[in-house]
Amino acid sequence: MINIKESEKLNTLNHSCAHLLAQAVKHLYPQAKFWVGPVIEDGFYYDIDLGDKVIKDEDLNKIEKEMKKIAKDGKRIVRHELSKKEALEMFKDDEYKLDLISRMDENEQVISCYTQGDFTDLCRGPHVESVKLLKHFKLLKFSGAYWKNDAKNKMLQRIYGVCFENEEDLQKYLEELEDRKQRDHRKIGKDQELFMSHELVGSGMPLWLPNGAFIRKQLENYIYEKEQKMGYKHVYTPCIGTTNLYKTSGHWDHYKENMFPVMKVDDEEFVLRPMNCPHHMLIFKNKLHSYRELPIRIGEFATDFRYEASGAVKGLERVRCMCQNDAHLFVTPEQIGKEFENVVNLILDVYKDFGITNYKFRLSLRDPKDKEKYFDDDKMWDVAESKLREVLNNLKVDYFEAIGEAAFYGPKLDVEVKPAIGPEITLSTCQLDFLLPRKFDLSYIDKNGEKEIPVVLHRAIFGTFDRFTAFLIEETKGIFPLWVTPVQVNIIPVNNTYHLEYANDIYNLLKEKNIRVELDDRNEKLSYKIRESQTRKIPYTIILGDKEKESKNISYRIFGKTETITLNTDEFIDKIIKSIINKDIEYK
RNA sequence: GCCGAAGUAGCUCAAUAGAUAGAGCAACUGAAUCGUAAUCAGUAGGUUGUGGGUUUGAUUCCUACCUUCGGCACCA
Repeated sequence: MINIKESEKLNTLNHSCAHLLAQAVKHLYPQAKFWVGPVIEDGFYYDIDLGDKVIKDEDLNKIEKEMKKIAKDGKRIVRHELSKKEALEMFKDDEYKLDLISRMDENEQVISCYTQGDFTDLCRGPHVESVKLLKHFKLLKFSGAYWKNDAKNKMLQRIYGVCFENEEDLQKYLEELEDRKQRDHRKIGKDQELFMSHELVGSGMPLWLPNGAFIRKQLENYIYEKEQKMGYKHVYTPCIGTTNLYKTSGHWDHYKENMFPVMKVDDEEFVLRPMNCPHHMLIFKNKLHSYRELPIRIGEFATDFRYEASGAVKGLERVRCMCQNDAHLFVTPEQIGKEFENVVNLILDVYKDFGITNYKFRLSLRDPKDKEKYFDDDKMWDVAESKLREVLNNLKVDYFEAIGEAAFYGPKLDVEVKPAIGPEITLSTCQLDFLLPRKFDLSYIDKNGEKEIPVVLHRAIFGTFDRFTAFLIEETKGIFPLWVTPVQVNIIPVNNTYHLEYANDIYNLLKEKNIRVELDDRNEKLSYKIRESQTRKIPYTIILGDKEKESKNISYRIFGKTETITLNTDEFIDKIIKSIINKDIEYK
């Protein structure tokens, strides 16, 4: 664990390294103008306007070399302070710095700069005393990045790097990067034949291979059973709807750009559905409901289509055809708290079953200033947001608040996780919605015989099966829990002539107990088959030879371990079945 | 969508300063029957992502598109 003091030290180092990067860039490309160079979770970056120059792979090496050279010269890093007026004068030819200075707080009359040799940059600091202390750094990647994070602005060039106190830490970090590549779900998905894609099918349209499909089916069965126990009613609805359906819901205005284009048939217009809320609203509306029936929980494993930007598509994580673990809960205003709590508890429960511990709860709120995106009803938002906050506080779960992350119709709780490569993604979500019930004119009859508008909770525990599978692959490194994995036991007879019959007996015995077992009866060496059994990450490999045949036992080894355990067959079966029922995370 | 990179056998990769491509693994055939991570030999496998152009000749150069990768933006 890194303590706060050490992490501050590391931040200072990285921030100073960002300045070193800028100085080196300025040496090599004098036309360079600099925007900002902040420290991020992994290292730092700097956003730079290089005019017509475009950074290439080989430039990164050149810049890094120049950085080393400057660092070796060992200039001191000196802080000095200017008045706002002086600063405006000093940077009068630099529109980026002028922009920064002009946006500074009115009260902030003193502006600090840091100078190292021939390079001065506007900065609050702190910095290390000398560039000499910057030794163990590496530039990692570069890309375009919109000025002020706004796609309407011009694109600057961003260079990423990391800096550490010693070489060992740097090497450790680089190894970790390599490690992350190894557990990337796209790599494991290929290696273990979980899913594939084909350009003829289209970008973001994965094909689930038998192994991947098996895992997904396990997830479906698992959550279906849980939802049924909690009183959910599951439905099937079409993957296509009229555009009027989405105009009614309001999704059309917000998301038509990200839907597959309209299909015209006779006089009607259809789209592939991007979400299932409207269908479920209409199912609720199918008959008159009493307050006694509420909450009504409509669930569906629903395939949706979204035309995700080409640059956003990624493995199973961000796709254009996905299957949501969706449900809409129709509740009275008094039931919001309890139902929301049930959903949070279900999420916690599921994550525990899968051994997922690295996640963060995010309370996603509206940006009150953004009247365009968010439905304009301050009172509704205040009620909704404080309701969610209240439940989270009562449950005593850790969460953070994020302004501007809400859906257009309401605030939500999102569960954020970090994939092997790339930025954080949302796995589970639970959204509070006062709006759609109004748009669809939903109602129930309350105690007094009056019509009331229900409140809707949208929720997806796995999010989409696609994305959850992607995350599960990366969390487990492809070593799936016993109850999930497609093949649980692999039987290898030492010798096909003498041991195959006994191996077959054991195979049939396990098969009868619904254990997912394979028998490897190829004419190959034992060590060859064991190797393959290990690379396929099969949890248990049973080896049967003379010893086992005579004693009527089995010998097995557990994935990832080398020792051999000999056991009575019934004991082995009991053990495995128990482990499956318990949903053990590790193989024992 | 934007900035940048890449696409060669099922997989991982090599090669060519422009003269139609090789290896390992996998597959197939045969031999070996071998007790805990790769037995040996042989066979087959490619319109070098797709279309267009330059050229006597293009996998290599140009161009458009498709797909993938690293970021940015987006994410109901």
